[in-house]
Amino acid sequence: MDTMTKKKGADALPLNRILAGDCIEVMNSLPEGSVDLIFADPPYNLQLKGDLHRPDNSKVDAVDDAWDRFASFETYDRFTEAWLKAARRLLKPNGAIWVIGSYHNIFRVGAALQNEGFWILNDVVWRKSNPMPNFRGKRFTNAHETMIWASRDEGAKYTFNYEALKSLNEGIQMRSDWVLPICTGHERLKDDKGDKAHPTQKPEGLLHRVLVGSTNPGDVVLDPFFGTGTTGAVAKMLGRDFIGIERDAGYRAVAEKRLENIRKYDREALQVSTSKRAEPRVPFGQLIERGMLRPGEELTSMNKRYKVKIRADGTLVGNDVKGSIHQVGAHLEGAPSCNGWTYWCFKREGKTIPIDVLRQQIRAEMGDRPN
Amino acid sequence: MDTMTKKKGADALPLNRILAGDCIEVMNSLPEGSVDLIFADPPYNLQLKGDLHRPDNSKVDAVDDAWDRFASFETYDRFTEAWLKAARRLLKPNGAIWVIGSYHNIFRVGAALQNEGFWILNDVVWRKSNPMPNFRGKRFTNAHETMIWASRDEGAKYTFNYEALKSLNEGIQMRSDWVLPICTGHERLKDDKGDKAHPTQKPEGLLHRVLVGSTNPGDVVLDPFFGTGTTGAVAKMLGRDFIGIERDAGYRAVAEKRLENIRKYDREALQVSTSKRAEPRVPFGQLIERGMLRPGEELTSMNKRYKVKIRADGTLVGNDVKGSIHQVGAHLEGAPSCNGWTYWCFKREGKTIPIDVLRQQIRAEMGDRPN
DNA sequence: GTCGAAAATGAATCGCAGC
DNA sequence: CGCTGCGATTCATTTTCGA
Repeated sequence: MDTMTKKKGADALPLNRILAGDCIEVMNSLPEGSVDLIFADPPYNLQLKGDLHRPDNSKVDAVDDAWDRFASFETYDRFTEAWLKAARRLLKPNGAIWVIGSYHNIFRVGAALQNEGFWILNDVVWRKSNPMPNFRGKRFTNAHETMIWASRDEGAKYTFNYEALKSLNEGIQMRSDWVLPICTGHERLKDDKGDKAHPTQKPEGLLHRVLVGSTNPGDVVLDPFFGTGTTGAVAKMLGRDFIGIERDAGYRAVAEKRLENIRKYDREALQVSTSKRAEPRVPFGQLIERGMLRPGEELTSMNKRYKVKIRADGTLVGNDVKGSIHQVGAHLEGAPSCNGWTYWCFKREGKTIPIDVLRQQIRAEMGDRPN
Repeated sequence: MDTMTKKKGADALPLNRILAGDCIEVMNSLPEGSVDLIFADPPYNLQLKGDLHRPDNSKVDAVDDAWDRFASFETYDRFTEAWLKAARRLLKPNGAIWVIGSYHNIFRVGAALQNEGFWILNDVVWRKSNPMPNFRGKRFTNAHETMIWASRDEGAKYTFNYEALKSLNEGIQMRSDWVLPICTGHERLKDDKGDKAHPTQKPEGLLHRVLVGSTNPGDVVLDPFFGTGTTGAVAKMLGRDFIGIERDAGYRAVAEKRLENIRKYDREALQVSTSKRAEPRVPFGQLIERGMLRPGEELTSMNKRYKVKIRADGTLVGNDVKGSIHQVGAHLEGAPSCNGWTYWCFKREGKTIPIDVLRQQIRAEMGDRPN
């Protein structure tokens, strides 16, 4: 994966590079609808009264506290709206975004996401296994951060690698609370003086789960607050293209150096478990055409309550019903729907076997078993 | 603790009673600055569309009550602002509030809290030990809800019983993520027909921790969305006074009956909440996310007969098999099952080490167990 | 009555290709 | 765009049912 662009000329998309500058300006200079996923770790410098520009030069006193508070939130909300608008413009129609934050800013970010038209899919809690304790004993140990996962629009066909995430979790579907350690040890980048290079460097494990779960190899991942480049590093390892935006030259330098040393995992390692949905559709009629089942042969329901006969056109008949394997199953069970493949069984040498076994045989013969 | 009032005459504060009516109107009729703590479980504005069926075709009993439906985000925001204003007026200067919600509403509620002048102290995550799964495999299991804890003002001397919470947590500082089961079994209130009396009854364990941590005996606790009265029940057990507001006569009736049977400080009932702790499950995928093992790296079987490769989703591949560490081990050995943790080894500096060593490292780091 | 199997259930924004 | 119909999808617990 080298530095490159997708498309040439004015609409060129700079890939696997760190772009310098203010993220809103840079995002607005990139072609719209070109990014699959955005991961954003925005700053949350709320309540920094010195940063605020008051419209008049009025004196700050106790009476103005409410105004200051309001002005501070107001400023932050305008900033949030601006970068979210720019981010949304860059997303493909089926693109999605992740934003991470703490209670200082995440509620404002979440509300802004909804106001801008994003559709929240989950909020995910990063539960830190080794958080900093609360030394003063005046509050709960701040042991988590919150991430919001949202699609560009309601109804978008967002990417969700359900089976891969289930595999990562040893066969149980992934929950909205993730237990992962904070970034320490050799993973934590240091500057020349041996101090941490960035105050809020995110662990690669967090990005690994985000990118395995919500992107595919070859996707374009944008991080508008790139920092020291965790998003880029994990994207590179996983064979995704990245675009980083960072205005601080010091962070950019650290990130550049970091990315040089990252190697992509080999092709086989990047293969992940896929869902049945991705496998080719096999019409039931093919089992008859191929002679695996014969017209006139009997099928039995999984619960052994019903028997039906196969007709030459691949429909079933019996119990005063006719129709597809799914329609007849649903009707007999009084259910709104039914997966006929797992509902109906045939007999061979005294054994009762689900017809789905035959479908799997055909798919195996087709060769492109994705799993 | 009997039904009574604090102060006499016009400013009387009705204690340990359920007040009927709209919570905003009722709150505005009560004397200002008279309440120590507010616990609020407002409507979530779930915005559900069609029906949802489980894989076994049974229908999920969704929250489709009229009280949870709002015309728009704007309508919901106006409602939130109004009840928060009324709530804040009732609080004593050093009072505090808890609000619980999900991603549908919590970001709007959190932003509104900040806008109204509340000062957020923590967001606390209720991690459900037995949440409803995601039936369609399209998102993460919605396994948590979020609570926001805020003082009336910045700088308020709010109540926080640090040591009591530490004791509740077996001597370890209480974190911002709480693992508790959802409300089921005997605790779940039923109506005459045996159906759940309220669709969103909260577990007493949750309120127990909230009230032990942020109130003292004799404090006045207000719940403006009283429902079937979990807040009142736990307040009564713990020797706090409560004020409930509920507009639905059916819920009020259930709550009245429930509260009659509650006795203050039932030692036995409190001990039920201390549950046994199992060793936390560590999915194999975490070793990859944490960088302890790399996708593409080779594992060798304990008997050195087989070698396999690790994939990015934590599955193994090799010898024409794919699957979890347990599945692949069992298949290669022709055994019905296999403990992959002790079967597979990795190499470091020439040494062959069982992967279980890495799992033990993670468990040691977790220290404060997640369950 | 007892034990094991089967059913029930919980704050849920829960398809999608092909015509 | 909307409609039709295939067919993919669940975890922890409690409660009920049946032998």
